[in-house]
Amino acid sequence: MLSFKKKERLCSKKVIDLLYKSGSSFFLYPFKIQFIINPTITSNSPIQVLFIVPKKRLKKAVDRNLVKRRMREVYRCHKQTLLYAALPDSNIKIAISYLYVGNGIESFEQIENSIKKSMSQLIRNLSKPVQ
RNA sequence: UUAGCAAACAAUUCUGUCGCUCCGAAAUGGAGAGGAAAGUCCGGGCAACAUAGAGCAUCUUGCUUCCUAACAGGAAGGAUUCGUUUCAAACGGAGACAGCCAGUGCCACAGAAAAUAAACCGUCACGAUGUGAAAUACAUCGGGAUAAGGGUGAAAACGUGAGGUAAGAGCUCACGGCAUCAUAAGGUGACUUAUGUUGCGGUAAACCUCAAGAGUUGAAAGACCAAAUAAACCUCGAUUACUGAGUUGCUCGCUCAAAUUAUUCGACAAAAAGUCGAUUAAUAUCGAGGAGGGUAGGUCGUUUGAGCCCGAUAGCAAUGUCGGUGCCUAGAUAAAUGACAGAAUCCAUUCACAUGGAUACAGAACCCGGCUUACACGUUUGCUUUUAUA
RNA sequence: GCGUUCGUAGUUCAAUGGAUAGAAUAUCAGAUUUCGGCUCUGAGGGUUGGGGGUUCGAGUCCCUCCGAGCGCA
Repeated sequence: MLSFKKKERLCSKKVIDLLYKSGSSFFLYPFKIQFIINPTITSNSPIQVLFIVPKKRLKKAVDRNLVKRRMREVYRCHKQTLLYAALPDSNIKIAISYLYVGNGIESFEQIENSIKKSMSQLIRNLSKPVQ
């Protein structure tokens, strides 16, 4: 299951507003990760993800596209083993946003390491409030 | 041969694995960023609204002819101007290149004067007074004439010579410069040449005049479907007469009663708030507009088009016309092109093996035609330049 | 996607096409004070966002590029 279809991406404006209004977050360079557990999300996928690269950090559209594509590619390759297999409850619905806060273009390896770490930290944060 | 500048071309290719978006019933199927996709500086298509016609205002354009759907774009040409060679002319480049003989305004400082010319110095004769033997001499004063000369300035009343005059002056004449107008010849035309006439500061990227053009708003336009809210509020118009009960087979009509809101009056109360009673008015439906609230989904518009390729043909060219069993070549909607591996080609380092990299500028958002700006390596052309040789 | 406004000293703002771009405040130096503040005197600080054009002359007029803001769902 290495696919990454539309239903796994976060598109609804209402959910995005809710996420930034009442979601919890943590930093892990070069990302700020914001997430919320909300059972009202109507989607088949347990997790919906949003990738953001702000225009303030990277002025050129080409650079923003490159960073977004690297983030998507890393997420696609590692989500199955690190996220989906480690979920505490099968019926849980989670919305996540990855906000890029680095200056300049980070290498593929740097992004790969950071996203891997962030996934395991996310799972730890999820299991705490459930208990 | 070294380096730089400008212009043009070009903008790596192929295969596999795992993914993404679209097409497709599905497949081991097919398609998938640019020369500028950028800036949004112009022009058009398309859509909605407005619109009898004309004028004013505002904005834009401004040598000519042609091309084009259209343009502030392009092609060819004209005059002007700059550079080079050369002084006949040739080659290359540049520009918003209509009109200050319609009117108004402005021209700092300096300078006598910056625009109906003007009299500060100077020049000139005349008059008066004085000096003097006297004079056509000298000095002072007066009201005049004059535009030749005057360390200015970006710019000084067209330039040179002669005549003329008291001194002078385009005042007159000759030659020359520029411009308006008229006529003739050539050219589709801008314009050129010749003759005559009139005239001689600059500035329109100052207001303005003339000619030509422009309705406004932009795909967040607009059309449809679904969902949601309110059967509510305010204003206007039309139709009508209301909520409940009774009467009637039913409707209209008639009778009775209650509620809410507002107006006025009275009672209770120190006052206010409030309570009670009486009186008058309103309460509905449809349509239009306003303000506010709700929704935050989908389909179309939307990618077959002023389209691309090849050939013929008209034209100096921009470009047009005709033909083809020719081709279909991104279409997302918080937004798709990525990662890995291999090969060819190119670049950097190195004697080589080999290692590293494929990069510059930069990412479609309704679609086209231009313009402008950015751009690594490489190739070609032109100009400047370094070194070497002759 | 479309429209629109702006860019001047470190900061906030002026300047009709005309001499070396001005004011307040901030900075620095001096005076005053035992010291500091307040006050007084003086000084420095400008690619008028970049480039080109029109003009005798441009912060101002025109073109182009860069940057910033605002509005339209």
